[in-house]
Amino acid sequence: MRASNFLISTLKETPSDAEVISHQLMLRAGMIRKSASGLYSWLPLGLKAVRKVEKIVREEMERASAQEVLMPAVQPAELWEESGRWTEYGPELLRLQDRHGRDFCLGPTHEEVITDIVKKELRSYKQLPVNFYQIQTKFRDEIRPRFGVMRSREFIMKDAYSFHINEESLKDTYQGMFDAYVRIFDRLGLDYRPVIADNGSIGGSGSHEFHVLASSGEDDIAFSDSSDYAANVESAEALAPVEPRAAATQELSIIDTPNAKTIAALVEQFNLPIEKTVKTLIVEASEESDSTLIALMVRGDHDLNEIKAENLPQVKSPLTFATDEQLKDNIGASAGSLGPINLKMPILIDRSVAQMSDFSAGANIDDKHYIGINWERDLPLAEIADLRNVQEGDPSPCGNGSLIIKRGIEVGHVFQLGLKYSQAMNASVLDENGKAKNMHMGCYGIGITRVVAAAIEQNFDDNGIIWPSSLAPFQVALVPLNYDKSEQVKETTDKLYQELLSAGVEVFLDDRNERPGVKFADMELIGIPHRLVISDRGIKAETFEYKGRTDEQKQDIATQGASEFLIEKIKG
RNA sequence: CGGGGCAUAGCGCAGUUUGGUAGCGCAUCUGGUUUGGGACCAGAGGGUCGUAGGUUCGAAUCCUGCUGCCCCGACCA
Repeated sequence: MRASNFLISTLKETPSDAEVISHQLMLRAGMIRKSASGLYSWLPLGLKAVRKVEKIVREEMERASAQEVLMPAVQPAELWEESGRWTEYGPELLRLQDRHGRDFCLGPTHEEVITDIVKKELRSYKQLPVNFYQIQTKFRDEIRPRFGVMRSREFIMKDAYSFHINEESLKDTYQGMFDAYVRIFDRLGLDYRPVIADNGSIGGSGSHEFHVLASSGEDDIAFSDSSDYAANVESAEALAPVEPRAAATQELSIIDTPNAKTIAALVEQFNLPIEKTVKTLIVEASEESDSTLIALMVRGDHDLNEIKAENLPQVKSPLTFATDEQLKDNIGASAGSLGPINLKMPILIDRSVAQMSDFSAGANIDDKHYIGINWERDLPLAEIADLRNVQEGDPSPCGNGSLIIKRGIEVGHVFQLGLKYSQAMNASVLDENGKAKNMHMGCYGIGITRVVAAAIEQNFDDNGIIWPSSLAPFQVALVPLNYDKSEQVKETTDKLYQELLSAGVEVFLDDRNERPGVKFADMELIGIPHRLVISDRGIKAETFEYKGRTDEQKQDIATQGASEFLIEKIKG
């Protein structure tokens, strides 16, 4: 490709609304342009990177025996009503009507459509297992799009759905897809980790996320410092402290705490160790509970894990905190003075709370707290559950070492869905006994456009993007100096360009009539891995100047055999 | 959804406090000089100052409504 036929639309200055480095560089390099909040156009350069990701993903999907399909982006409401998600999904689902007033949505995901197809097309267990994938535009009306294409509303995703006669077959394909994902992210050259993820209300053991490690990531990942255990903090188990509960040493007493509405204030004003305080959070109970509200208690220095909480059968999902009116009506005290003593509702306590002694908590009377509370002496021990987020330094749930927390960008997710959709939509095949059986399902996603951003987030320097070879829009930049004045530079460059093209090298010829500095800066910003400078001076000495994008030093190479040299470099 | 901020040329910004008819840098176009790290000189084009209304002799500037964008929060007991 010649620069004269290709849109190079680089910016010297960083647009002020771009916050993370990948967004800034994608704008500056002319990869993307914004149309509206969370909606981006991909310019030629950016699209090339997208296509690179897609190609690798396609190859590995085919290798894993998945078949490519293409489903509509606009989906009928009936399918979503059938699965129950028309009402469940919430405002992220962009709904629209056609001219007849019929309801549709822009697909945020395609379980409904694929399940509908499969239930209509497949009859027999002999046709299973099957695995279909597509690479397609999704739309999610995100509450807050940000970070450019990292969290946009419209994005390109590879999604795959597998169907099975039993759980064993599902697990088999799940492992196959897991392995395919490992291959994909290896080939993309990213620093990533598969991590154990929340499987929501579906249960089972089957869900992993693939995270690219980057400080700008929106997820916290917990790693063991001495094994390969890694889990999303949302789903990392918080173990009970090893030390048994200490014996009570203090009397239970009630104190006035008029200005202590928060744990921090309580700790500060009364000089209490924060590990001796508990937070009491009142949430709505599930329908199977006798009570309308339920109390959740975690240690003062711990954070409630909402996912763990709402996965508990006693707790309403989605997690809904009690309003101030509900607190007043049911307890008679407001948030800031709540605690377990004399609380007329079910209580769930975190494992670490169960181990506490001589602790303090609100008295359920405004502006009063109890101190010196002890389980079994002052009140019966409440029901124990894992309710909190793990913290750095906690023992690893795998039993080896302690946890380190790092940030990650979720670029892939593999998930054993089980029977959720096949039951709701009655997708079945006949088994070997001629009986209808709902199919087990798995789903597997990769955020294609997010991968592009994540790759940049992990590979850049002061001069711009440093593409991993697998994603680079071009492998080689030819930078001739004085291309339109010097006949010998032009001839030499054109000849080399043709040679590389015939060898199948993705080569970019910067034939613009720009000064050298401009070309160098642009090629570096765009992140082309290999650069060759062709100049009169070099030709006279029978050399070209080569520099790899991350090389410290330039080097002169012989004009003879320059293409071979470059091809070797590209191979790495 | 709650809180905060912003909206002036393609991009980055000044001008708004104190009302007087719009400016700077980059980019673009023309001519010339330059050509190994984001050149220089001369000239040119480009703005209903987000939008609708109000106040005023006069509004980018003051007031009101609306829209868009950005940030923070949505963990509070």
